[in-house]
Amino acid sequence: MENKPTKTPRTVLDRDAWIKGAIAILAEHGAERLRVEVLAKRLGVTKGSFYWHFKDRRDLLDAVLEFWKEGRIRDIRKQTQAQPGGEAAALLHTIEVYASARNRKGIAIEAAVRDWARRDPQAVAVVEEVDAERLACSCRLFLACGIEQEEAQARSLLLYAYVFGVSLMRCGGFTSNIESLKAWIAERIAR
Amino acid sequence: MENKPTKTPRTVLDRDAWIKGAIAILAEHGAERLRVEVLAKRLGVTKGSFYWHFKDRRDLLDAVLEFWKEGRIRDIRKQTQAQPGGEAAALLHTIEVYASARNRKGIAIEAAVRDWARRDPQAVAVVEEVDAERLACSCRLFLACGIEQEEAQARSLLLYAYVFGVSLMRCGGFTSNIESLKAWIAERIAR
DNA sequence: CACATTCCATACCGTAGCGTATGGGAAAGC
DNA sequence: GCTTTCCCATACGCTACGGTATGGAATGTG
Repeated sequence: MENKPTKTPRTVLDRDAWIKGAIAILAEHGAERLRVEVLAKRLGVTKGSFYWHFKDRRDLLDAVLEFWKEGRIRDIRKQTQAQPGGEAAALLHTIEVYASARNRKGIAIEAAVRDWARRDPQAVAVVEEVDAERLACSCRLFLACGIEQEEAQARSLLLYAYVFGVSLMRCGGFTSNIESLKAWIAERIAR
Repeated sequence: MENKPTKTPRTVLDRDAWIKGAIAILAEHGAERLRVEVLAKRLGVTKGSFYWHFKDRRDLLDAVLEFWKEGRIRDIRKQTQAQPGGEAAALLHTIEVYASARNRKGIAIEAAVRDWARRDPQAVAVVEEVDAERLACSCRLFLACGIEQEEAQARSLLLYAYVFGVSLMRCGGFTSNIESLKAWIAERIAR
């Protein structure tokens, strides 16, 4: 008479599963509302599990930052590697990728981490590292395009400030041809 | 023997005092951590007072959004009004004001509201209104400089995306001459 | 089979915070 | 002086959440 047809085979998680779940919540609700018990419930376990894998909530947050940092540095290096002669195209491609609305999840995480960095020193440090790497990568491309040092730095800063800024703006009702505006801007930054 | 030398004369607040206090906390800790009891303690009263002036926490949040919106719209109209012929200077001035690090408090509030808008529909609506007004104001300036419609729109978008983006970035270790980079960028956007 | 290890559930405590109910003091109106 | 109105204090219940203590089931190991 026992009726245990599909007895859930006891969920077993590792540290990485917790971190990835945490990043999902981070993207949706921000670091402030990344709570241990809520995350546990979403993963189908209780917090008894959590405190086996992590010392405390802070331990998870640090792991999330580290995970994000390494992913972003890997990604920017991949996006900005160019064939000789293809540097200008790589720049446009980078702008396109980072400012694109189809990168929704990534943008949400990015925004959450940057907001997080407004109060958390650890997050500040990570954001600084990522920003430095990104600026260096695109600066390299500008230099390869024959642009001199200082202008290359300025364009790099403009590039990232723009892509992050545009992801914050709500310019829905501004114009109908938003895409052609963005194309004009990309040209203005890259060339 | 009674020792009540400077008996505090019973603090009395109005709605505006609560809103301004709320905005201070908003700038420091974000909307998420804007709590009724914490705010009350900072204002030297208890929440018994709060619930006399406001229906609930949401009522306060809406009032904060409304207050912020009106202030921002007044400000952008003031910043972008120019003498005939002085439109280009007004543009540079606008960039300077909004991207300047000495506008710390305002930038913090701006960032907090934009982060807030990632989850709250009311905040989204307010940010959209403010952004629309700002884009319209600077677009007007570009048009007055003799730039055609579509390019004026694109430059306006670039302008605000840049100033908001740069306020998010941590480019401390990027270069020593950050100010000259920003000057180059301002020129690139405005001319 | 006996035992240790791994991973998670349960129960519990302490704190922060929202909202309400109620009372009380001060100032204004009569 | 008495009452009304305004504004705030106090006390309470409730929920969410962080962290700990402890037990228990599953799996590996001899």
